[in-house]
Amino acid sequence: MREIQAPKGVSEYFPPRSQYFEFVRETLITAAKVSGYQLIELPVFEDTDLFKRGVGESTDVVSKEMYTFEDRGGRSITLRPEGTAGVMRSVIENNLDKLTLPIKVWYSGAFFRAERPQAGRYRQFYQVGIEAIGLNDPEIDFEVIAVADRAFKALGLNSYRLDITSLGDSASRASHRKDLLIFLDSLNLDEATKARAAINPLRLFDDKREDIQKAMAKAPLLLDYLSPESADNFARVQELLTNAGIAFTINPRMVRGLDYYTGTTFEFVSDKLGAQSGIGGGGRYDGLMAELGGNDLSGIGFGLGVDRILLACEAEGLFDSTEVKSELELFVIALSAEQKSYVSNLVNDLRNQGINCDMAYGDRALKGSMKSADKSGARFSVVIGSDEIDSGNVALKDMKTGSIKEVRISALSVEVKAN
RNA sequence: GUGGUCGUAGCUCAGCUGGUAGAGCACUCGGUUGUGGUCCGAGAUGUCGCGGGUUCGAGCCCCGUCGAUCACCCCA
Repeated sequence: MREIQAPKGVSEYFPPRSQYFEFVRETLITAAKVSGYQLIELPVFEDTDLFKRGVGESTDVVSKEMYTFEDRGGRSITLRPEGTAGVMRSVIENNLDKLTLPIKVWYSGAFFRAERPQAGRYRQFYQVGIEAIGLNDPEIDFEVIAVADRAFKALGLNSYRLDITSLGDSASRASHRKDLLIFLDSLNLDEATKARAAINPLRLFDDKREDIQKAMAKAPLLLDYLSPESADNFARVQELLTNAGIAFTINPRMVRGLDYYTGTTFEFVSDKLGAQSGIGGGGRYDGLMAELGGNDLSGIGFGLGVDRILLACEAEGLFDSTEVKSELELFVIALSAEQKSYVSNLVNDLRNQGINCDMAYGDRALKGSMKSADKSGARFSVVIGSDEIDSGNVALKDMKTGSIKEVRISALSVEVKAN
């Protein structure tokens, strides 16, 4: 019989590395919370049409990377490939846009794309994202970018950069597109490249081949076609970033893969990763809500890739410490089998009193039990034999210093909490 | 989806021109009666990713397959 293995391309986090995954995710979430974002928890599967209309049928994500299936009621269901569309759907459906604006929410969870796996590119991946909806104001563009940057700095990341650009409003994009298509027509492109250009001509800007790069050097840039308002907005965002000391690079050749982006658009890129180096990105989306049948509100948000950020942190050596991170405060050991049930009861009582504790299981010799105590990462340990039960006194051992303190068993919880 | 590389104990890997497997770390036990992290000793562990083929004989060769990885593509 064949051994069952995990589906292709999924990432799994288990001890001890899971603690770092958790730390990264919680740090990202904290950055959102402290800026006034509130949790929105959504289904991981949605009506397929939500993504077709929201993300855009011409995108690679929708056209060839979605996990789509028919449910038992004959509905077409898709595992969410990104977070923004679902948030919009929920905002519209639950009338959140009728309340005070802007709506500021954060989310965290798994997303799915059927791509060829690679380090940092998984078929089930994790994102933390925020959305600020209902306000088209450079201040909030700045805020969103600053939340991400603060999160990265809180993690201790150094080797990353922020690329920003503006995709302008629809008029800006239309006039640029016209000129760009004329320009591309003048190039001698192969069929595959032509096909890519037909779907989204901007794609050619980040083609990695040298000859294409060279040819595109003379291509008209969207930034030069911005309407006065778009240009003003973009200038203001830059000013705010500069004042806040957030370094950025204007990258007019940046391309985003989802159709809904407009205006301010940004990407965080780690230079410690390989080809999958984008650790987060986002931007403004003007027409998305209206497209999905809601009010015509603008919004801006980002998605941060937890898997990749974890890889980046590891690549920067932020988690090199061999120290065990543990929530445990106390580890209790029964000297012999006779004290097992006593210890079991004691640990249960201590847990009821809010002490994080664990005990030695099985019939190991004291030496083995002490090893377990050591590995558990608990701050204190206690050995209980018949003497301790008779006298009611135990030797509370500090596992770091090795020092021992005589304590009443009844005072264990107080003593542990005090230290 | 396209192309390249790789797949041996829990982990990192070694295995000479084909003769049915080893190291380090980790793990378990012990170093005389009740205290871990150092040191010393002993021990357990693998259908050599899976399936087929060539061969007297394959971890080493061939084909397929699954998976990982690198680049393209795409993006978090």
